Amino acid sequence: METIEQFLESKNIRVTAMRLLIYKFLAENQVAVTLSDIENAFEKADRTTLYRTIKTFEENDIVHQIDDGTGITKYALCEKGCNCEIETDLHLHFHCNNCNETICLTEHKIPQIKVPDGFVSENVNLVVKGICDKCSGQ
Amino acid sequence: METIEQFLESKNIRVTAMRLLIYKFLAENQVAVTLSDIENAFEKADRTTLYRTIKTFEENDIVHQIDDGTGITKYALCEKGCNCEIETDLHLHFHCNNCNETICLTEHKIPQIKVPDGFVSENVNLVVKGICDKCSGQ
DNA sequence: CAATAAATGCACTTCCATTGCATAGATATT
DNA sequence: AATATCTATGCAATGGAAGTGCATTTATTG
Repeated sequence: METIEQFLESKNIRVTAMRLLIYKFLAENQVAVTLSDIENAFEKADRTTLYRTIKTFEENDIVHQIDDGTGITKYALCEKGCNCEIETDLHLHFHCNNCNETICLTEHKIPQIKVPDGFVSENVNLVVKGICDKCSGQ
Repeated sequence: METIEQFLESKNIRVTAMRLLIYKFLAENQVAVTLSDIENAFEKADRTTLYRTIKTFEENDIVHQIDDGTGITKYALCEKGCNCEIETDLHLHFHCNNCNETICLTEHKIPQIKVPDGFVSENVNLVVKGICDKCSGQ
């Protein structure tokens, strides 16, 4: 079992205390978080550092962006089954209109999207909005 | 054949010169436009007016928002087959990574998206990115 | 024509994303 | 181990887009 340090290094990301903390924060959160969420969790750290850390994670394919239509970019750790680096990857995300959380449904299979002749599909972003399992169960 | 004036009135939108111009601009553009696009087209008009006009159009269901993942809200006239007011409506939009245009593929049918147990789907936003027919034909 | 209501324009605010530059910290080189 | 070099971090500032309050103009109604 590899440590977080080893994992980051395997992705060509230098290990720093800050990066370890942010990685752990992302790992603890099943939901996609905004930069502000991270900012609130690490009040001592500068916003720019958090921003650039996320960018670094993104460039090295351990984090992906989620655009759930709220207008605020969210981020989540890539999990197995989430092959962001593959262009044809289909991101399925669910945004709960009740609790406002956005979660990745990576394990959920989606039918192939066909586009009209002449169009070349490189990337598909699918956001379903509604009520999540936690909120609907109440 | 009803005029634009009659159409707007049928949607409970008061007819003004500005609104007619903006409506015509949207009708001329097959692609989804940003507020800045409209702003550039009507430099004499105030941005707030354009903003509120679009909001009015939106509230009266003749324009719908498109979130194509560029982070900037885009707008397009609803066409027949685009039933925005129906919650289960599926918006399919195509964003060209080459010419940066976003178009509505309203006539294009999409398979039903199923969500896991416990989740309630109210709205689906699907954005396909790639190369559009115009750009791929070159 | 006067009274009322809606639309427009101006100024301002807020929020998020992003960048430049200086400094602190880590890594490599001698 | 000391120094040079490169990266990460922090601070300050900018820019873009969305949104709001208020005054003024324009349209509608009695």
